[in-house]
Amino acid sequence: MARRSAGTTTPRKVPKQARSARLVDAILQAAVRVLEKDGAAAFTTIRVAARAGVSVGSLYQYFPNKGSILVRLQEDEWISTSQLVDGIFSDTSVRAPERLRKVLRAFFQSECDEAPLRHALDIMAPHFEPAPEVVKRRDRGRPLLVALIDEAAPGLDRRQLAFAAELYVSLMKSMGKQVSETVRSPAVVQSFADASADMFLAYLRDLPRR
Amino acid sequence: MARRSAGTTTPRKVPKQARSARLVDAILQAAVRVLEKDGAAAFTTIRVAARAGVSVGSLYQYFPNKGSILVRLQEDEWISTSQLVDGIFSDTSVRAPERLRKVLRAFFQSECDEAPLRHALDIMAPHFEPAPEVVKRRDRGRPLLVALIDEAAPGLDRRQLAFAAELYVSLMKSMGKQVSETVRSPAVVQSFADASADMFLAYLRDLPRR
DNA sequence: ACAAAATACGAATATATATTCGCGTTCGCA
DNA sequence: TGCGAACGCGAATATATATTCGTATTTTGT
Repeated sequence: MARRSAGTTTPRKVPKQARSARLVDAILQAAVRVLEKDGAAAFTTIRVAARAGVSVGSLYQYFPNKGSILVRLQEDEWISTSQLVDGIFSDTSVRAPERLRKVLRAFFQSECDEAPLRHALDIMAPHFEPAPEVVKRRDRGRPLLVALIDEAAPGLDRRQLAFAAELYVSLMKSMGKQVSETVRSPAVVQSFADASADMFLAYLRDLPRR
Repeated sequence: MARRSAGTTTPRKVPKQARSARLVDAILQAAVRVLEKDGAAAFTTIRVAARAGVSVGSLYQYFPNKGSILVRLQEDEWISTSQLVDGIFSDTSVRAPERLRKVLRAFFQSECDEAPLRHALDIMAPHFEPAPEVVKRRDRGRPLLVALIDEAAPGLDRRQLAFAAELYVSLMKSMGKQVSETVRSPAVVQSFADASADMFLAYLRDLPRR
């Protein structure tokens, strides 16, 4: 398991020349390829270095340990995902219920598109901890989501809105993962996204108002 | 990773005397305790044997490899869970929609009650493969679920019923896991179970009939 | 009570893999 | 052109842990 020098995530050395910057890039790309094609079990520092065409020693010049590579990959995933979601949520030219639906569609689709990488990252999750900054980012969009739900289902009180937002996030994350695990055609993925949206919107509609 | 003698799940030797039967039992119980209290990373054969008060050698007398211990534990989990679910589904004294709701409540609750063990098993999942017999069992209850949905929401065609059943199972599994991962109070767990039931039932209600 | 079978033991073995370190090479710059 | 810093290398090291195997102990049937 090798938790010896774990904890640190910051590189022990920052690339200053062009070649080392390229090297870091090559390592990250190789790491993705290894996870996608060989799976989590084959994710060893030597293998990643070999795929990148560099030596292990060079890898350790810029990554303090194996986990820090995974942290970088997960950060990138989360950032691109939250940009995707925020982009749709912020598109005011679309009515609120449709935005909630579109996010589920896009999210499920993106989960499935990158299923091998994300699944491998999930398996490796116990071997590293996400950067605290990224965890914070996840809550950034919460007010926007609450406003969206309020617009889609007017008349709910604060408590109901908060719970509905939590429910939506849980539904998105959990069903997204579930769908991406069982390999499916894009059409089926869309069916599940639409069904999830239908369920959630119907739930909002039936919520009691006073 | 040590995949050498992997594959086999059946014990290399069957306990014939009382003491060895007790030993096997002690190992299984110790395995659960290790997973619950020390987590997946600490699940080593030596540690399990020590917790059971026996030696590694004895462990390997009845388990061909580490994974086979996990297989046994997961089998037990799945069996008890499917008994729980089938029990509620088969209770004809309760109306169909309520049965669908009760299963979600019971399932979420049981997921949370045994969260440490199940979570640890999930983490270890890449290190073993479930027994094929148990995988089959999971589809055993499907006709019952379809009949239940048909009763709860009359007038759906075969295609809609099949999809709704798949949706229900996905919702149960994925939301159950999601809820059990974020530690919560029993009250919040029930809220999510009820919300999930509300969503699903509202979805059934709004489904188009011809 | 005695032999054979079953069981228990745990130090030794085999292996995998994360990480280090000393040395040779290349780059940036005066 | 030359020098110091940055870079790159990969064999060697450290460690963890799954699994085996020869031996000691206990049980069972007679």
